[in-house]
Amino acid sequence: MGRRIIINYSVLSDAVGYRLRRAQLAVFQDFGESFAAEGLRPADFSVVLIIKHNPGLKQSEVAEALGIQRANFVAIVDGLEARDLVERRKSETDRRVQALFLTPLGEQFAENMLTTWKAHEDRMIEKLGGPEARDELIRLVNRLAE
Amino acid sequence: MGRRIIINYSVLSDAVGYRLRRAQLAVFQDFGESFAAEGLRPADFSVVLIIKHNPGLKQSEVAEALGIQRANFVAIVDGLEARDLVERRKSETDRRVQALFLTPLGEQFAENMLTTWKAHEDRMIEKLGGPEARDELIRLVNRLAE
DNA sequence: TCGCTACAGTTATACTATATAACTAATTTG
DNA sequence: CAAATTAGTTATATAGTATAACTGTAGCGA
Repeated sequence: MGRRIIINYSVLSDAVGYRLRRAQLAVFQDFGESFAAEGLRPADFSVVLIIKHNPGLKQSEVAEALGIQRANFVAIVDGLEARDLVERRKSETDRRVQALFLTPLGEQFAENMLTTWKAHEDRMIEKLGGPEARDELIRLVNRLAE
Repeated sequence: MGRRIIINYSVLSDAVGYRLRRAQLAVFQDFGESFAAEGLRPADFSVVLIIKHNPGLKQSEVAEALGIQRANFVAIVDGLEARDLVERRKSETDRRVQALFLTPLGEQFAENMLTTWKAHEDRMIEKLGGPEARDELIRLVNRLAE
């Protein structure tokens, strides 16, 4: 049997990076379980959301807004396009540019996606101790991310 | 030139997972820059720290304490052993077990490591707005990580 | 004691995320 | 117009993480 061990975590106990990382993994874990059926990853979620609220943006603009390298963004859009959620439309005025839009199916998908997400987010808020605690957390982590 | 674009981030603006992720990346970025010379990754840091404060733990115990799978932990210890920072000692009473210790060089390294880490952590605390803000953040993220 | 089971560490492997360089096609600029 | 720049793409490399299977060792019950 495993010994009953008490571990001294030293500065890890309240190291910002370490605790932030563990928390983020827990939140993404819950996110992943929430969207397991849809096979939707956090990046996919954010991309659909940005396109829904900013139709017609260029690929590179969406990528940059989310901090995703444009090279890595290609496969993400490929995946969403293959699922008929997102559409690339070549710009008339600049034929290098791919403007991004949700398809009708994508719009519908986004609605359900947001419902699922809301349930996930509500669990996180409950864990935190309510909306005020959530607001306080967001305020604090935003300072870290500049 | 890139158009001047205002992006609607919708619920991403205060989504716990998204903001937590961005903040964690920023913190790890600073950590990485702090330890670029030593080539020390966050995982290495935490392993050295745990061994320093809990000498003689089994590999699997250190791995579990840090949420690292034992299979992936092997390469981490290999690396630290190759740098003569950590020593595997076969247990006398159970020859399957590798007990972990810092070498004398490892002890010395840990001291310098903690000095570097402290500077990094102080930057994070300053960004947050002081030690109280840090404490509040730790309190909140700990709730998310259970 | 023998044989089964469990365990520690390891190896191999795969998948995801991320980063960089180089390429194509189109556009802009000197 | 030629050169430089830009958008998107492809190829590739690395890091992190996850699982299965293997080796050697220990413990346990018949």
